[in-house]
Amino acid sequence: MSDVLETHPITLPEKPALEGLEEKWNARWEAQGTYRFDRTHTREQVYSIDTPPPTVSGSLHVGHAFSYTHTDLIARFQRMRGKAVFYPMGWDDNGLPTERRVQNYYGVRCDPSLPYDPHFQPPDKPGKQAISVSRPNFIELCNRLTAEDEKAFEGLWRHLGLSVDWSMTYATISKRAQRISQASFLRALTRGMAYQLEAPTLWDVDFRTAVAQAELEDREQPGAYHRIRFARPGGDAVEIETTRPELIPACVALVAHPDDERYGPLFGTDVISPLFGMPVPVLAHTLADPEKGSGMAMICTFGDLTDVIWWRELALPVRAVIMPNGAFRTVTWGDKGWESRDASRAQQAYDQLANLSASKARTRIVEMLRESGDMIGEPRPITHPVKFYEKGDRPLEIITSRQWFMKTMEFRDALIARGHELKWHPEYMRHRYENWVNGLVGDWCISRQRFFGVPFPVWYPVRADGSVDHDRPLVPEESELPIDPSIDVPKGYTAEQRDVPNGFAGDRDVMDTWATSSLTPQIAGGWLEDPDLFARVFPMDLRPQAHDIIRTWLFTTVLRAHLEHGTLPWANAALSGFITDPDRKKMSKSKGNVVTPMGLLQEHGSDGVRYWAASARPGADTVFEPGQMKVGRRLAIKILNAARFALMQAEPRGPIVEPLDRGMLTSLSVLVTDTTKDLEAYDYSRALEKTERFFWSFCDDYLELVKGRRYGDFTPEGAASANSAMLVALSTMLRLFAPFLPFVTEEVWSWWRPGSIHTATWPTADEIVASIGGADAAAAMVALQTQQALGEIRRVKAIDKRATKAVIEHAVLPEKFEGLAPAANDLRAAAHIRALEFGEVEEPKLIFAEEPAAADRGPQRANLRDGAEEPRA
RNA sequence: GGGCGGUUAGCUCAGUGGUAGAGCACCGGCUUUACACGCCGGCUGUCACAGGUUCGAGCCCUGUACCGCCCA
Repeated sequence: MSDVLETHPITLPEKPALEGLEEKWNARWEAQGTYRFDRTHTREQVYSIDTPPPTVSGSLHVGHAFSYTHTDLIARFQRMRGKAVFYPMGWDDNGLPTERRVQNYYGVRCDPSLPYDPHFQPPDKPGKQAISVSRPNFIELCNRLTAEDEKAFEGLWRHLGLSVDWSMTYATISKRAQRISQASFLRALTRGMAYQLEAPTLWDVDFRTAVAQAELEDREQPGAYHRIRFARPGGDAVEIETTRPELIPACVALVAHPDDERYGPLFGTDVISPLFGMPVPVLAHTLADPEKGSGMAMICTFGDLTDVIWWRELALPVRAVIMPNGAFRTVTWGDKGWESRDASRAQQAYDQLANLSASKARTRIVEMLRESGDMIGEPRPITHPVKFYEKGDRPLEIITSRQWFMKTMEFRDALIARGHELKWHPEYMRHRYENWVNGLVGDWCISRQRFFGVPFPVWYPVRADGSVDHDRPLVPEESELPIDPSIDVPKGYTAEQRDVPNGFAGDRDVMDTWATSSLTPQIAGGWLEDPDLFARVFPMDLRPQAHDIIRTWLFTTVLRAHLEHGTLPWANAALSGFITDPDRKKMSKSKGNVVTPMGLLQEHGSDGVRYWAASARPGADTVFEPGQMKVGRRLAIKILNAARFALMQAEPRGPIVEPLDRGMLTSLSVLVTDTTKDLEAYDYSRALEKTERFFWSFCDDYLELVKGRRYGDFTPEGAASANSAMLVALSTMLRLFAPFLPFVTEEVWSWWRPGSIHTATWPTADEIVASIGGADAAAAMVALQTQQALGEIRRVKAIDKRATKAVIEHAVLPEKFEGLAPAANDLRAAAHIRALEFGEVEEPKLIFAEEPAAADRGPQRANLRDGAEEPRA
């Protein structure tokens, strides 16, 4: 900064404009490596950011531009503060959204039983019938399409001005990511943190895959309570109420609260299920709600998550009727586990349900119950929350299957403690996290019966009888990773032994996408492959993300780092809000109210869009408002013009001696201190607001007051003071704006300063104060009073409907403004006042001259304005 | 049902115990030698409601209502 006042060549454009700045500067930043991470720095000198990679499953919307801008503001601030900023971008191309997009885009369907066809080409247009392709072919298509999508995404991010180091870009389906994901899994397996279990699991019958608690959502659905009679040998029937009568064949017990006096005598006795004649016990459990229905509930395997709890805690048998595709399986009544007082009647009834979906089976069984007289009254319609997979269309079922789990329950306390260790911005977001951790009901199911994902790096021995021995998994060495057990062969076996007795079988599942996405700090930081890099960036400084993915992304990432490294993955979490439409509804693809960002960037300029994003308080949901983008664009234009004014005649220069100049710079030094604190606390919107307010007042008041002196109306020393002060102020304000408006600030910086503003040093109060030889509080008072007096005079003029340039022959200002006397010449020049005095008046008393201001201009000024444009005719 | 956030000008929002603010919109004025994509000015309030603490509350406390998000 010390050289700001030295003579640099100044090159001003004819007519400054914002158009084209994005292309111009992106090209130079790329060519000059402006945002390249410098890995020679130590951990203390590094600021590392773990950006959640966006899903490349279609188009971005303006919410992405919003929250990624917030990250970039911090990145740019830290870079200017001298940190080596580690800011890579990734693509989360792994997983179901990509599968769905590929299916629709190419009109294909994955059939894992088919062999690989090396010559397969998808049709130009998807046909009516989906073409079945092998899993390797399907994955090739996934890779092909995501590669195209990623190009488009990168282009958009660059246009927005994200200061990402694009040389470090990663993808969650890449070999690197797979290697890290598999290695982390194997390490967890070795330490007993990962395990597999045949257990009831939440299941989507359309996608035919298990899903985790984090992927659930409740949806209000119409349903009905059916009051059903269970016969009791030698006694009155027992009535239960259920919303899922179709599960009566899967009933394993009835249950009531242990304190429910109505049922006390029944506990321990058997009742007989209607239609199927199956004896089931009546049991007691505190989770049964006496207020609900008759107080007696039916336990099925499995109707809902409470059934799972009852089944586990009451040690009940499994009697499953729903298959992975959602249809009722066939059952032979009378067989073991399917005992019936009347097996042929049970069979006759059940055969009418077999192969039906749950909803069709419900309709059918209600008819049968009506006929048999086991349903009391009519179904009572209700609306109730039903669990869905967040991407699914039909209610989840609970199906027993073999799945891999990651332990979470036993670490709940430790994870809460990690939540306290993490610094949240804003602080209250921690509650979301704690709420989630406290509400966990089971370990994390990480198996997915899907195709485009990271496979489990595991095989199993096949016994002599052809059955698979899941209890003795075969695992590869870490150095062999990544592997695909459907292609690769475990040590000690040959390819011919796949799926044959005494051979081996590969695990067919892939991992939950979060099992890989939760490792982005490790993937980006080069864990296991670049220990030197990893030590310089991990644990990272910042995880920026939106608050809706605290339960998924933030939580799982904290979990993995805790299990693998015994640390937090990052020191800070900065949460962005949502973008809502004008009706305050969350903007999302499924609601169809999304706005895509490219048009906005072109219309308002990237700086304009960034201004809108940066204006939003951290964490606050924000209305999509192009009006704010227009304001940002105007601010950028104002910066161009104000800079042009400051630089168009930047000679002579000299000591900053005028009180107005010294006062302005003293105030500016306070602004720098304040906004630096704000940014350190991740409060970018506050910093922007303060900088903007200062800048606008600088333009409208300070520049107007100083204009005459600067043009040489007084002394050369006065002009030199003004010029030098303007340069210091411009250099400072440009840098304060640089994180927010990277394009316009870089443009202006390039007119007269060397290098990129984005690698320039963040301004300090000290450097500004040094330019005036020490803070000057007295001058700050002079400047403030002068500014206020100018405002008063303007007000009186406006009310009096006088022209701005109307000359005031004689002005009397209230005595409270006497302090401005040292800057009286500046005020007189700006307000066109010939004689100025102070007196006992409430508001300025102005006597106007007859002649227009033009006549008041000295001829000498024109000589000092060489090179400036002629005034308009 | 639980958790969290919000409710301030027509709109979008700031306001961190001491005289209610900004931008936009609206109205009036200014063809000012950086910028008309500009400048100056004006209008605009039951700070959701009810209690309480305090010399003093938009701000702190209690409760209520409504909106939103997250979770059941």
